[in-house]
Amino acid sequence: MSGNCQVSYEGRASSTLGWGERLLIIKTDGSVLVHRPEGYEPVNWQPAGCVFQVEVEDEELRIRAARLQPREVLNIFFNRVLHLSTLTLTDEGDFSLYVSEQDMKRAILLAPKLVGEDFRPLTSEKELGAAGFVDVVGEDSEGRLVVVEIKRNPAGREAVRQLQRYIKAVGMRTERPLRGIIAAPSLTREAQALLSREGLEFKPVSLKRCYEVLKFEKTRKLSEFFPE
Amino acid sequence: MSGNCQVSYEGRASSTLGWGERLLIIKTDGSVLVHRPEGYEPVNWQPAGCVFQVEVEDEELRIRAARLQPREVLNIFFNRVLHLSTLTLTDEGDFSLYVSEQDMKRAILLAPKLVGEDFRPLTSEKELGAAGFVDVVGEDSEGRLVVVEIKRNPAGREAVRQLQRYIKAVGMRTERPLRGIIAAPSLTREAQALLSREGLEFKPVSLKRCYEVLKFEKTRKLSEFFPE
DNA sequence: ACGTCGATCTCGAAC
DNA sequence: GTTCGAGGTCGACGT
Repeated sequence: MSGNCQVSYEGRASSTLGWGERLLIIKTDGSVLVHRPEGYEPVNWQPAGCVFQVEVEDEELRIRAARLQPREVLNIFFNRVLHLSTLTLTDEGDFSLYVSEQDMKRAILLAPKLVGEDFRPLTSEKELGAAGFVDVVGEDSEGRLVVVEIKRNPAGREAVRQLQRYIKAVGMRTERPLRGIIAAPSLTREAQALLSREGLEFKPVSLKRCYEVLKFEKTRKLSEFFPE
Repeated sequence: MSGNCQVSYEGRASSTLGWGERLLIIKTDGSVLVHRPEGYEPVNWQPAGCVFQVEVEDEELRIRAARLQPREVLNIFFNRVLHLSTLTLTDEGDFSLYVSEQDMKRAILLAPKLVGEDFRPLTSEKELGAAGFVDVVGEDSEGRLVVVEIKRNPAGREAVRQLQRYIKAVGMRTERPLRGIIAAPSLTREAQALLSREGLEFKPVSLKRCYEVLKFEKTRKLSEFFPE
């Protein structure tokens, strides 16, 4: 539905939007999107689960979309409707995204040599309480603990700081010598500087490589289900 | 535009989406949204600035939206079109969001007593280089430096850790006694524990209060322009 | 329910 | 140009 409208929001914050022509989308799950003629993001919205109220008053169409938890209300007033259509869409298509950060971790656990020839993973995820969650902890051939921070995108300073914190937190709990490795497709210049200053390491891990490892694992799994 | 389609994306990641009925939105700035019948977020999209290519092949309509920097491509194949409409929307309406974190800072600078009766702001923003940016630094009636970390939402542990870092960084540069205050609508349980353990403080600052301060300031400003 | 973290995050500002 | 932090972030997962 599109037309000339005015929007106000009250909830986690408050906002107002003056008169103008926009596209309004209301989905069957009770989510709402108000799109201006430009930009990827909706100017106003409401997540799924809204309760609606529609009424006409003073030659204006008012649509109210309210949500509890958190309590927030979106009000849309139309004084002219350019276009209206309702569709019932049936969509059973599968969506799949390849090589997320999660996938990288799985790939590294499946093929630890992605991180280093002598790397042996010990635990993965949620090991530390206070400082956060380490992606992977392992050890090398010299018995040193290896803390691995995985990034899907070129790792920046923030990744190094994260690794620092993890190293520090792990250091509190062990006497073993420590190594910190960032596993990512690449490293930004600044992160490189920080990294070497801190005595940490970088191991380039390409998405393609991960994809191949996972694909291989998938076919292996399948072949277990359908043995020759 | 809506219809039965199939989508594939290749770029920062890769994804495929099987056949199904969706809503496709193409905006004048070259942004693309593919919406499934449910959910707030588009299942596939492309930010503004795409180059398009449309062609019909084997009874299918193919829309290609490509973007450089980063290099990524979205391909949409329609085998049935349910609905198509093009609109030229003119939208000059002003959008304003009240009480952002920025607004909270402005409100606190305008009404320092929001942080404490004896709080006097000295500087705001970008004071520290290494550890980041402190929201506000001030002093109290006893001459202690007060570092204020502002959060718009209930402050969690991360806010406390941030404040810790700032305190530490400020401590390196001065001999004056220090106080650290988190100014936010509320504080999570865990953050509370961390906070008291670290000897830091919490000052509840409601969005509504900030809103009122800013509104007051606005009317004051206006009255200066239009004096009696 | 709350807290934490990733995201094809997007977006804007600062450097 | 890149980097960095905020977002009514959203959504997922774990507690």
